Amino acid sequence: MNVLDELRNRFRVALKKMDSGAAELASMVLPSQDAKFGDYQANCSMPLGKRLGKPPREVAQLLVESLDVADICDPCEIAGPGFINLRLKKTWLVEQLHDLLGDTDKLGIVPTSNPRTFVLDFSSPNVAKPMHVGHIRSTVIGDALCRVLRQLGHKVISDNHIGDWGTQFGMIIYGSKHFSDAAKLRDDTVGELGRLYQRVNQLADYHITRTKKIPAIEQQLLEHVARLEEMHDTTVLKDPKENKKSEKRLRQTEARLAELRQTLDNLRKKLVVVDEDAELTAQAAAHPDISDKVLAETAALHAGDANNRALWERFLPACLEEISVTYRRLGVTFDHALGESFYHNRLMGVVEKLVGHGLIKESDGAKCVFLKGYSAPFIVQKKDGAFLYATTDLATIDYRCQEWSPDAILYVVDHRQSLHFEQLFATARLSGYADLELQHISFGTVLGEDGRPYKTRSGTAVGLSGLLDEAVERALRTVCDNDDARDIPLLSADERQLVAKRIGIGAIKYADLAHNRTSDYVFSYDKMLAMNGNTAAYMQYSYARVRSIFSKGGVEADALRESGAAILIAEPAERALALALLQFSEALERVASDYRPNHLTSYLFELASLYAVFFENCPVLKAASTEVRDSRLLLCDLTARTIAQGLNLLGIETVERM
RNA sequence: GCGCCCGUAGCUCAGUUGGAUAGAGCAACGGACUUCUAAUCCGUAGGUCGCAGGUUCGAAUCCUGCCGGGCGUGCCA
Repeated sequence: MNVLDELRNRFRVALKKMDSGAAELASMVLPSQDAKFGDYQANCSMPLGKRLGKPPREVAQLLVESLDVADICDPCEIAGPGFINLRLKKTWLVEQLHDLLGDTDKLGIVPTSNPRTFVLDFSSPNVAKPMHVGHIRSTVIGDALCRVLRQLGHKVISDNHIGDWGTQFGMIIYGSKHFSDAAKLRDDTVGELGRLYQRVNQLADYHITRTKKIPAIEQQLLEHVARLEEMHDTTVLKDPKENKKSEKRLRQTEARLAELRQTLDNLRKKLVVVDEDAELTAQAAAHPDISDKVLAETAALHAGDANNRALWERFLPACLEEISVTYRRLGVTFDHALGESFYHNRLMGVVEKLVGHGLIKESDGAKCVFLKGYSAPFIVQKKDGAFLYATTDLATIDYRCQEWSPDAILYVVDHRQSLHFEQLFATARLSGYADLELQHISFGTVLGEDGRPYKTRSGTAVGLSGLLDEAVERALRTVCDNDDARDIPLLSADERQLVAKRIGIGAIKYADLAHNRTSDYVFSYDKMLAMNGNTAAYMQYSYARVRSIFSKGGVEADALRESGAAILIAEPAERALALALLQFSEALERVASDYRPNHLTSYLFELASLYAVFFENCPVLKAASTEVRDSRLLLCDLTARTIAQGLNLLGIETVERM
């Protein structure tokens, strides 16, 4: 039962009676923000009053009179300018909870009346290149949305659009031809390919840093210094407004200058690493044009060179295996992983199709789609004939539509690519996909505690597996400390490992999901692993605490449910908990309606908080009577299952004891 | 220059799409373990929702203009 939907349905009927066009105002029935205003509130009297030209309180009165909710709610109250406050009847609340008890895995989640087919495009790592912190959000948010939409009854096809056809692959091909150890490549392909990528990348970066990056930065530095001097000379303007502006520019230039110096410093340090290593220095000297060669290898692969193609086929499985290790740790799966290479021979067709629609214009030798409202064109073929990711993305839409006929395709990709997606979607619509929902599920950057994008000290991206290691390691320390502090430790060594793993991985996922995806967020082990507040560890602890009541009391939850024991609600804490338990499906609806998993974490945190109040105020095993004890056990059981299922939908596992 | 996003407690963040007195967690202060996991809970204090206008019964939320920040911006992805 979705209470909110039910109430809205009742209001819709009443609203229609009052004004034929007013049915849509039913959406103004919402959960109350404050318990003193009841459980739900209807805010529609004010707009309706305006519509009918009557005072809102009078309209509210009429609405209440024609409203049929007597079976669900206590008599409605009208408050303030015309709010209608609704409080669920205790008997009805209890009835609904009993329905939940029988509904073991769904917990009151009603399948949507409008099932849709979604394609979810998320994670999208590059092969041959280790996954890093930047992949967390896409992977975790995408996976959570996938699970929630499925739970609500939608058909979801997850597709990992892997980068398996780009320059990184050219790097390992080049590496295998020049730096490879045949025995290692045979015995430990994954490890050796990782080493090759790293080496080639390092050498290429060395030359580029030396010949391009550093001179460019030095040039910029000079320009900024010159500009600063010029500014100092001209800041004595009379106009205060102009003065302010130039002061601002001065500050910005100074800040930029400091940043440039820092960058330059880091770049020089990178050079030193190579210069101080004899083997690296020799290799750098032996491969001065390594970047061009890598591009040539990539181009040869694309052109169908038999040798490179064979290497690609030989190496790809190992690369995919490497990636899947991370997915196994994260517990993330995909229905498909059709990478860029899959679309390789469909790209020409994309351009031809666009030409057929009359959308292509040539500009400076490149084939472009010029879109209304955008100054930059959407380029689908470069002047040298090569295709771009715009082309691949269009081919992917074609394929997905042919194969799966989705109602919607969601791309879980960071916000910096929003322009690309706007143009992609606009182009797709012009080329025949007017009814398809195309959504960029964008998200912000993961920042370090300094507020800058989260990087290692040397300025490279933080590796994902190391990140997971550290979270698990920290969790293990806490688990051990706490368990050792007990009179009798609760956990075996194996169990401690398992608990640490679930807490550590859960912490990273939860921290990510609990933030509104559109904003940047600060990555902090201490915060995400905290036992207080809206964290995975707190939720997992809440779950374990509930479960321990069952083990302590020797109660088997399934047997209790089947025993026909009744839920009785007397204490305010019991009522508040009961109401929250009934609202699980509303939380999931909120997640689905704008693709924001943080609505579910908020709900779970609130549920756990209400349970904590219940736990403090309502003894369970030591309740005054068996009836109350059984009733409270049933509430505990529902709480445990709701938390577990909620976390499960976020891709987070629970433990029975911790 | 143009485009998109952001600015909420000392810090990290929510805020159900325009609803009632703006909420959490951390940090600070004060309480609660012979009682189901104290890895916890309860209480106190903390706000010009960047600033100024506007829209209306009602604005953190919508519109305009400023201030401050991030990102993007024709042949990478």
